[in-house]
Amino acid sequence: MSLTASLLTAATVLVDDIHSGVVARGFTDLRPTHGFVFSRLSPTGATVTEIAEHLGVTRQAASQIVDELVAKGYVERRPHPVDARARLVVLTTRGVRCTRAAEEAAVEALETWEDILGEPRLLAMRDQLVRLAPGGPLRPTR
Amino acid sequence: MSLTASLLTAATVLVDDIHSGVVARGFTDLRPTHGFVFSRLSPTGATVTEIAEHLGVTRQAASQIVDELVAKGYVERRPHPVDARARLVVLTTRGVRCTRAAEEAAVEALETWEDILGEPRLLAMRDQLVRLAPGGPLRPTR
DNA sequence: CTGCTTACTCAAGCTGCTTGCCTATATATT
DNA sequence: AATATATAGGCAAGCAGCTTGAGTAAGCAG
Repeated sequence: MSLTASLLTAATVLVDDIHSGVVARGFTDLRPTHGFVFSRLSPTGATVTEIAEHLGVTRQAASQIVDELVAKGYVERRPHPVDARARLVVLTTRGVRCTRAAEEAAVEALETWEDILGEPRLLAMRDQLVRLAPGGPLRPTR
Repeated sequence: MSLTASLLTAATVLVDDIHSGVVARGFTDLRPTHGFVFSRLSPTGATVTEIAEHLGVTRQAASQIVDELVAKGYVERRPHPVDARARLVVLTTRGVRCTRAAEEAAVEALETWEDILGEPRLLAMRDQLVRLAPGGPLRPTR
């Protein structure tokens, strides 16, 4: 069993588990991608360009995703305080609630792993992964 | 920096690096997905249904991917030796060569990580990931 | 040999992204 | 100040890679 396969599978399982937890908490109209948007938005908001870079997609795609989240009531667009070209995307109350639910779901998902490995090894693994892959999802700046 | 983000980023980086290595070795008409097909095909071949399960997609999608690989000369369909309904997908010479290139690329990609973590820690991490995520890519059977 | 299941494929449709183009604002150059 | 260039964003069209739906051929259980 190769490292590559395990790594990819582990990442997929974790993302899916967290997503399931979010859905189970009542946010059924979201995809995992939306969670990565939320994490970039907390706590001060971000521009569409920043979201695009964070996700590793074009600005147009990020704009579409934001459209979708606006329509569903999770975020809203505000004029940017210092740059009139840009618009600041911020979480609504609903968006904040969903973010909290996602954090709970993440803790819950990781409990399973902690049971298997034990906390020290899990933390060590996290530290090693951080060293290997600095920068957040999805596309590292290289 | 969260475990989830690092894990996903690390997996993405590794897959991308291996893919780049494969492309650099002259196989420019392939996507990462094709690599996962090859790994399932080695060494004895597999049916479309088995490939579909391995990739976590429908049989129709797997069939399309196989079509593509046949057109590009990496695999071929043979009658299944024991089940006349099924067809065995096997690597061509070109497919075998590409698989070797992918293995080289994987080793090369992991060397970077070994330089960062050291071999013992990298091996330990692999073992822990295997414990967390048994079963190959992409969709674990749950 | 009848009924059900499994392996596979063809066709159509959809989702989430891309590329191409455009406007508005900011920033650098002269 | 005037002009040129770069940046933030959005509209529209296109497309890749998947899905669902429907159908054929072969195995299998009674």
